[in-house]
Amino acid sequence: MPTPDPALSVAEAPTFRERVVATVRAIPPGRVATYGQVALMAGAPLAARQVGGILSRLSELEGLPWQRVVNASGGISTHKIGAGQLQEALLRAEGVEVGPQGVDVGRYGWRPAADVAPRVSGPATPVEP
DNA sequence: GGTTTGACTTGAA
DNA sequence: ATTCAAGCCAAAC
Repeated sequence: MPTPDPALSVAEAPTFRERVVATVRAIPPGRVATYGQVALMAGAPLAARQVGGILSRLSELEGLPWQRVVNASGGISTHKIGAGQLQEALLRAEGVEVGPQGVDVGRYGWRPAADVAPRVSGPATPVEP
């Protein structure tokens, strides 16, 4: 079966760490996911912390859209380690508005289901300004 | 091996 | 609204 992504798929990844990476890679540009959401998709619903821990130590962040991961409130958790400015810049470069409180999760939050099966009637993903 | 840690989350004071 | 505490889980020491 066709694996659209060149990278390892979430299901294929044997370790939690790799599943996290695969999940983050699956976040579409211009959208953000929370640590808890990533943890859930990676198979460990309550390991939100570990997600951040893993990303912080990954050296191969190049090519990984780690910037699309924010905390449950939409805040930029990387300010804690000094990468906040960088993350905000990267997000803005994708068209995500970053305010003083972070990003609007309701607006930019990733909805995997919406990507796969957009509803027939009703507003499409209101991501554009 | 066990212990410590953390880019979190949630609920209560 | 803001601050405090406890819980949780995989990786690093």
